[in-house]
Amino acid sequence: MEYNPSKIEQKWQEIWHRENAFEPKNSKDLPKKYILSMFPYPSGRIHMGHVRNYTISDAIARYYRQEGFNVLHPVGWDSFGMPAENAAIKHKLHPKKWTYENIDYMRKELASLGLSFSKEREFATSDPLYTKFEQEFIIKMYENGLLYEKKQNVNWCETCHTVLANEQVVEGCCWRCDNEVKQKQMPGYYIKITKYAQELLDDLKNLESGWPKQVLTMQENWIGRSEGLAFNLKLDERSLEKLDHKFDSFDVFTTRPDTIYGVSYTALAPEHEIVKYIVENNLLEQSKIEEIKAMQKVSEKDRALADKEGVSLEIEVLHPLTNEKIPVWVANFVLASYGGGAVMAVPAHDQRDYEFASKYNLPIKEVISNPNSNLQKEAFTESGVLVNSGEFNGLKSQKAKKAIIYHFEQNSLGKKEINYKLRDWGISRQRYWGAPIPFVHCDSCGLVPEKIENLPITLPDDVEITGEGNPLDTHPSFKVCKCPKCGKEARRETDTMDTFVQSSWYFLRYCTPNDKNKPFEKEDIDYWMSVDQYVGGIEHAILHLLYARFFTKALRDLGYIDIDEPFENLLTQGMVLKDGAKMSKSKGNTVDPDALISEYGADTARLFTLFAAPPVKELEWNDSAVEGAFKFIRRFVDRADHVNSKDLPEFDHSLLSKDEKNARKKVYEALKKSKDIYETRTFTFNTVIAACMEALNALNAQKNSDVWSEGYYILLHVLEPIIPHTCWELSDKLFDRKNLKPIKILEEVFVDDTITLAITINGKKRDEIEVDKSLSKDEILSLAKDKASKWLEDKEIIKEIYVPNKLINLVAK
RNA sequence: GCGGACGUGGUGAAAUUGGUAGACACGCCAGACUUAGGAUCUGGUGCCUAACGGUGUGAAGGUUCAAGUCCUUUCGUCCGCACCA
Repeated sequence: MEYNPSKIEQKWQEIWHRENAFEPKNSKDLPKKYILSMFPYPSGRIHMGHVRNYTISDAIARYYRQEGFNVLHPVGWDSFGMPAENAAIKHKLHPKKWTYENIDYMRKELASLGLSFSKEREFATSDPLYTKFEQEFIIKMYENGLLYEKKQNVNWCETCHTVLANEQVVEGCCWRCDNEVKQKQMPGYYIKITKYAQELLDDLKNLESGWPKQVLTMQENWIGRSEGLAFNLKLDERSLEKLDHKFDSFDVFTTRPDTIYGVSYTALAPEHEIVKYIVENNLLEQSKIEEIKAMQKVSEKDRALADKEGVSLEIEVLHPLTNEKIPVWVANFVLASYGGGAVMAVPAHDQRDYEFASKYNLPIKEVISNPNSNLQKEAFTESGVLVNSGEFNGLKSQKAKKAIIYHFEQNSLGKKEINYKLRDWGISRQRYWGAPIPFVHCDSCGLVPEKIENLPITLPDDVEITGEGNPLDTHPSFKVCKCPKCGKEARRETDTMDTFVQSSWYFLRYCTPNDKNKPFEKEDIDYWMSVDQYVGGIEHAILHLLYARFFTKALRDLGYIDIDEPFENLLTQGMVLKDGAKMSKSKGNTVDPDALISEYGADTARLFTLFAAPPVKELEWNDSAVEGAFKFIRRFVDRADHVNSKDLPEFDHSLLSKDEKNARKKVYEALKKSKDIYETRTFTFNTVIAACMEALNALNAQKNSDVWSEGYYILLHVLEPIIPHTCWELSDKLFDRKNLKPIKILEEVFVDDTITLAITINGKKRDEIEVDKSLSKDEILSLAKDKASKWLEDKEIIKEIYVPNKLINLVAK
């Protein structure tokens, strides 16, 4: 039979579309699988990363459909976001037009890959209906104390003209354009993700069996829980006066209360209120004031790279246990955003404090004793036995921590505290192409949420995108509105939401995609959620995957749904590389999926992507291997002529020749392997494809047409998730599609009359022996010794090991 | 610095509980068919050696009848976080 990919692919894509072949059934009694790939941003064209992503999830979805599950495998569009505005500026196109045209084009591209998506559940997050429910969530969050507005320092990207969340700042630069991020005081809306810090951390344990360890660790680090002692340092008399009694103390946090007797100075962040007061009121000599001002101007990123430096503030605090006077400094390494912006410094037992103390000749006082400690050279930061620590001397670090915290709590000097690195999620963006934040500013009522019945607040179409400022802010009428509370003239909020808000709940909406009155039906969520298999790139390990986990928990607490975690199993696929580098336009090493499909067909693209590497690993592009994938399909199709039966033939296995038996064995091995990779969720399609190739090679080595028919029946079944067009075409022609349903593994084909054993001497393989399976262990050993006699001359056998079906090991001296 | 993942041929990669290392491909070599072939088919292909044989999973030890797999040490690569008190 001849292989004509473009003809059969077009044919089946049309049939699938016409028959709406992949819509899940309405019945909620069937066992279900929810298979999801991270939805695409409609950038204009799909790339090889998409091909890989969707091919993997499509194969999984198709497998479970064969196995009789009700499968939800939806796709949609993450369609708000900046590229639409950039394109608008560049091509003078409205972002909406650009976005929806891209969606139409990319939908066709995805269809050309033969992806088995649900047709009726597709939506774009920029659809007004989606915005409506999202705005409703935001208002509910506000009403339940999960969202607040606040003016504070934000990450500002000048190139993108917008605020960024902490998660979107990569090494001090914008995650999108790589421009340096500046700090700027601005009002903004924040979602209280920190309220869920502990739950987000604790529930990682429930994901251990289904998520890659790497992702769990990254989330754990990002949440960054640490436990310690928070206490107050009081200023001494002289310092109180110096600061005009405006301050009397400040708070610090430490994870090492056992080192508290080693405090020899304390340090404040340059942004600390006390530092600001000193600078504003010129309470130090001019040169020092200038130095502090210079420090304040340095960005967080540059500070991280700079040497440690500081200025003595010429004030002192009292040590809470010894009452000794301790100098207060301002230091560039103290972060304003963590632990109150102030630290107690223990140079002997903290490397950072040590460097600072060495530079400014501050005392280094040992309070943890350990033979490995060498304070002449560096700080000793591990645990040990307390010395120079008053009543706590002699205690080991672990016990001392508890005892000192207890002492502080008993004497009301401080308390045990848990700190997180996780910050609240700033969702304000000063951009046009996003979901408007549904709030109104009223001079009488302050910040007022829009009424639910007025939602959605939609974007005006008549805007000019210039890249300068927010078009909503300068729009003639968008801002003008009435206060939902008192009815007076008011101003509508012009900030739009971070696009990560949309991707935080889209997987829930697929469960009830078309309801105009509510975001989702509880019954639908109960049935379909959680996602059984989520597939996407590792780059979302923190951003999207953390936000989506949070949103699920928040919507649960708002009464919408009843689940704790959205994604039961997660597969993070590797990148697609060419010439050792990630494919990118700027490097010019991209492969165009459309061109690939028109040259070889979608099935070849799919086969190559799944065969060249296991999904979690990087995939190195290789043109001749693509050619190889194509040739395999062609060879496979060519052999269809050997099939002579419309059904699965029956056999008396014992009457077959050796080659025929071997062919059947290889075929069933492929079937077994296939079940195995889905059930263990390794999804190593490469091994299944290899097993199919072996099976085809083995079929080729014999001529029995019944064996061919059976082999073909099964191989089409195994390969259908991988190369669906080819398999539907042949299955339809040869077997009336009867083989696209579960097939029983016949164990009889794995049993041979004879077994081949390796003969190893002292663990080294020397020979092989084929024996009748009915022979006893002693008979086999004796045959093996004869066969390997050459290796046993002048030697004494001191031990004989027989591993059934595997090998014989003779230990000889 | 902290945390995680991983080191197997020329290349991509296989290898249940420890049990014949390199399956399956790509590439390469040889042959057949052919006007031709970048088509197809057949055979070969870890390294060293003419061969017998030796050797081989980053390195060094260890456990074991037997180690890619388990343990210890070490080197290297990649990724994430990073002055988090």
